[in-house]
Amino acid sequence: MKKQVEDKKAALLQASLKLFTENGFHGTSTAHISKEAGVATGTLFNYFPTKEDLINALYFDIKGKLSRSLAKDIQNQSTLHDKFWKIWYDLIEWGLNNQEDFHFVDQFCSSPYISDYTREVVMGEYSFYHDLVKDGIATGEFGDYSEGMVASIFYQSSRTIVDLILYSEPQDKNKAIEDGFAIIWKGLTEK
Amino acid sequence: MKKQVEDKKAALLQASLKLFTENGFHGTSTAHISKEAGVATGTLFNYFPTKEDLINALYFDIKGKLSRSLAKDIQNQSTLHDKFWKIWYDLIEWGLNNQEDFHFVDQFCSSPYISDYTREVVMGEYSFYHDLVKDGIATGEFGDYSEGMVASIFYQSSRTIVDLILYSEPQDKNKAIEDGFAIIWKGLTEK
DNA sequence: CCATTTATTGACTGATTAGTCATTTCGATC
DNA sequence: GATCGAAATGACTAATCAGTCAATAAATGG
Repeated sequence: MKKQVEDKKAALLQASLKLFTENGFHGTSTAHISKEAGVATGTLFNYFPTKEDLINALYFDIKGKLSRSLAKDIQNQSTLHDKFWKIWYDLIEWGLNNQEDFHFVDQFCSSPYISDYTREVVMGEYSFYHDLVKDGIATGEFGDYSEGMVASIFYQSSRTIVDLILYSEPQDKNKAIEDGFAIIWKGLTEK
Repeated sequence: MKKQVEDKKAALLQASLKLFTENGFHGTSTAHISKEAGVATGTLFNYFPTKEDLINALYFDIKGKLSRSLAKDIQNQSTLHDKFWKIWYDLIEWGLNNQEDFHFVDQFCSSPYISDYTREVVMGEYSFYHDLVKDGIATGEFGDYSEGMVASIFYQSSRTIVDLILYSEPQDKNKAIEDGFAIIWKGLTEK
């Protein structure tokens, strides 16, 4: 009866994702999650002993999926420019195609209910990104900006573009992605 | 007895700000707010008929204070570069010196409990900023980037720098502010 | 100092909360 | 089809929730 187990666990995660992003952590009751997932209130606690375990599992799953999707095929890109362009494009496409995941990360990335342990494990999955940033600084391509500066500006700007496309100008999607990258890449690399 | 009134109202707003940013909207009970403010539970509802009125008042006050602080003396700056530099610097200094306000805006800028009316009124206070962006585009200084693109990238990047200084490298504060501006300004203006 | 208004109080309410647990249902194996 | 362990259930609990309101206190004006 493995199949059933996965079904209900996945349904609970999906319901939580929807309700947490809509109403926040405290704004979502476990009863509501159970109902949305189509299971009894007690069943939720068979899979996730506490409400916090649920939000940690979501954070772990979503950030993990994203990191694997970003890391894939990166080594096939020859130049640093192409690698960062691929990450930029994939980040934004992921945000646009997985809006619930995107908004969940936005809302809960600094939530006190995500444990330090979850955060550390997830952080480790992004070392490939930080290594790329370090490379760019070591080769002089990124001037003398600090690693944190480059990593944060690049990542946060990609999220800005997703919001921009979602809420302001969905018609110019590709131009917005390209313009955004042009701005940030120019800023980071031009002397 | 006007004095007393202002005292308690201000105390309630201050307590709400602290608790909302720490524990979220639903994570903060009205009883907890009253206690923190040093008033009875009933008193809270004399000033703010509902919990949502409280968060709307906070949003209105904080964003209003910020807009007035940013708009001040902008016309004394002669070039577009200097105007944007002043806004950049003031935004970041405001974030660093008013961390609770900063995190409140971060957390609740897209909260469903902030009414459309509050949002509209507040938005109107930032027209000076959007006019500056329009100027830069009209004069060709910002290339052919869209207004939304320039306004969002600039504003969000300033917030990124605040986070960076607060959580990564507080020692290099001024370099971080200057480097961040250099990156964004180069990206926006260089052809 | 009285009268009237206005601000403050906290016990109270009905609804809702996260989490429990005794019971029932299910699915596999013989 | 009998047996057994795991999975699912929902009524239940003690705590907490936003908001009310009748009673009290304080301030104001005459």
